[in-house]
Amino acid sequence: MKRKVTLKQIAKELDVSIGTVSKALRNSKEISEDTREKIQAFAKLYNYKPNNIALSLKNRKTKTIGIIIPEIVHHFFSKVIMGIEKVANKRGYNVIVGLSNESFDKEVINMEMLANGSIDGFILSISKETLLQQDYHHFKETIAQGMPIVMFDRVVNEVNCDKVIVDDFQGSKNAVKKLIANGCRHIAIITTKDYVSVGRLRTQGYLEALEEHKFEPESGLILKIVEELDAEDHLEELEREIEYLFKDNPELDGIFAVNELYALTAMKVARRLNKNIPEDLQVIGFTDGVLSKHATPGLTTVSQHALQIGEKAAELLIDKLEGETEEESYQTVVLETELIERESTK
Amino acid sequence: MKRKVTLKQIAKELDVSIGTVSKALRNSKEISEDTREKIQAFAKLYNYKPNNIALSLKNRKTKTIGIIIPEIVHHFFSKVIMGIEKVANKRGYNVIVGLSNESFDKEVINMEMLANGSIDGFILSISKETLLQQDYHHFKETIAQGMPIVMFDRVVNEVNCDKVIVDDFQGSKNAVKKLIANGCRHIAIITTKDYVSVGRLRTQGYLEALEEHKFEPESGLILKIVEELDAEDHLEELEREIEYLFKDNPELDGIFAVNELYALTAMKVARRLNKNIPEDLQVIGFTDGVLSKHATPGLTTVSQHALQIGEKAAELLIDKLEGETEEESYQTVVLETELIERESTK
DNA sequence: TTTCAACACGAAAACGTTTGCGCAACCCCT
DNA sequence: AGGGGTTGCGCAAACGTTTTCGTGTTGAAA
Repeated sequence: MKRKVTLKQIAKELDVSIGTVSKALRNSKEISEDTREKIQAFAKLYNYKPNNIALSLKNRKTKTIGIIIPEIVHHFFSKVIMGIEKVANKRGYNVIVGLSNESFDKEVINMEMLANGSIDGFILSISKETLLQQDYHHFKETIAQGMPIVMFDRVVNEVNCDKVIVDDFQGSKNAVKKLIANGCRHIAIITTKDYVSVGRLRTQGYLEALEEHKFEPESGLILKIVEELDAEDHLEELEREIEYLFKDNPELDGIFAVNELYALTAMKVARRLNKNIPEDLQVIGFTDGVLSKHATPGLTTVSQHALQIGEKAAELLIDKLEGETEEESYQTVVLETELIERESTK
Repeated sequence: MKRKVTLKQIAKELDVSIGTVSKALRNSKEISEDTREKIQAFAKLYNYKPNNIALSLKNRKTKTIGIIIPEIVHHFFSKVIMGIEKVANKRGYNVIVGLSNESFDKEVINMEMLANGSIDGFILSISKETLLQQDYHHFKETIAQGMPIVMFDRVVNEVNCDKVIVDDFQGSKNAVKKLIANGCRHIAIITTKDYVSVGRLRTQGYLEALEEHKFEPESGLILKIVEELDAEDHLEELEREIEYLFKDNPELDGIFAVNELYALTAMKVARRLNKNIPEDLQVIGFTDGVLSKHATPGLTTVSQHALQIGEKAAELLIDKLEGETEEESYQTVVLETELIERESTK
């Protein structure tokens, strides 16, 4: 087992100094062509590659981006990672991933673990627990120590940093307007509790669309799901709540759900209640994942362009990392959503 | 903006040597209680945390695991990552992710980038292109340099290392036997080309099950999909091929598909052809992802326990990293699959 | 008063790089 | 032959740690 070769070993073998080897390999013209070629040949033979850790220590930068997300088994988040990885790779960066599992403590611990030299900057989406507790000191301290952060999707006004979001409000509004244009008169929304910023914004979009068309918002048509735990584990409960929604509102003919799962579950319950989609009931979801695409009927949905979110976030971060200027100016990039029409609407 | 504080700064501030500070913080009894307390108080005040990079350089280990996978927007792979991250975190390791995008070159580049000191070991699943070219030199060289590798799911005999796989053969066999037990007499398989090891094994399981029941395998019932590109982008082509399968085999009453997408598409085509599931046609897929769970009808599927795969792989790797013994003994852990029955079978 | 252990701390090496600077050796010109 | 400019290379510092070893001071025992 031949361990990785270092400058020192090459130097000893060729009877020159370490510095000479380094310069020769970096094609410094301080070194004669003779020795340069000799050293380069030797290095190639032994497949020399500089040690990243040593370089990181010397340069005080790791060329690595830290990503902290609430969960990874999730189409949206994994697609964002894919976008980040894509531009990070292109620009010579690696990507290190930490999962918060929607927990405040894990978010803090993960960030502390990475903030001590392992990475140059963060790209993250805030955990639900953090949003609920509204404790953002770990973000602020990280930024204060000179480590840039780019937030995406679940962002928060209290923290001053670059952000990449989609226009949740407008996207939702457009979706609901689409339902209205398609003839729906009794439209419900299935959303989350308000502390999740995106849930709140989407609910506002829904209300605004109704208002614009002089529809009276009814509290009975607004279903806010508590998400104490992973929704996947509480499907029956979700189904029951949606069933009540249908039973309480027999005239219901349109549903806007703030995520795929809610939308799919709504369709499932509707089918059980012998409602035809899209004839009796039209459904629109949010987030264009695999579920929407392969559901039957295909789910009309508001696409968030997760890939672009990741790409943009990575670009913002790397630009900041490599920019000379120390100026503190932060931008919030808002990406437009897109309504992808499938069979769940007319 | 107060940058991170170092030992040197503390030392200067308190007018002691760097070594003293280090020892005091590590509670060495070489240092008097007085100075120890003084230094610890000061360190706490300035929130001193040792620099990971410097530690990595000194200790020659990074406490970081490199993961290379073909894609991340994929229920199976992201769930494996989740499993890896879980035990990695518990044991004090971080996780750095590289994507090969099923490309040989990207796989090589990613590995080279990480192998130069950034990580202590790899957990990976081989890209399709690599499997096709059967060029495994990058794995072998990495191992030869003393960096351990654990492979999962897509593994290969030619490389000597720890492996974690599911019993694809047995899982498939059981699935097909289930179809037979349920009364199917004309069972097709939708699989990949043979160079994908898991595809080949699953096909073998299918054949074995038929043979055990004295069914004559028919080549017309074996549909091998070419996967030059991402299947998601070639859905229509996939649908067409499956449609031919149905048309050519009117008596078809059972389908075993080696992944979720093939199974779902088969169901979709069947529905279009007015076949009822599970009355006229029973379908079983492989990989228990979100699609199977939320499809209509729910897809009976062979679960791979992705989470456990990740956990086991991480345990194997970290055990090897922290084991004193230099012994070269590799194990292949085979996890059992599980048939999850839903509505697509009787 | 001398001797010696215990104590408390500093110096320095090491991990693997890069790079500014110093310094010989050589050549050329006067 | 002496001065000045090039050429080619080595030295050493620096990044932030940890740890071994050395050393000066103290106090007590002889």
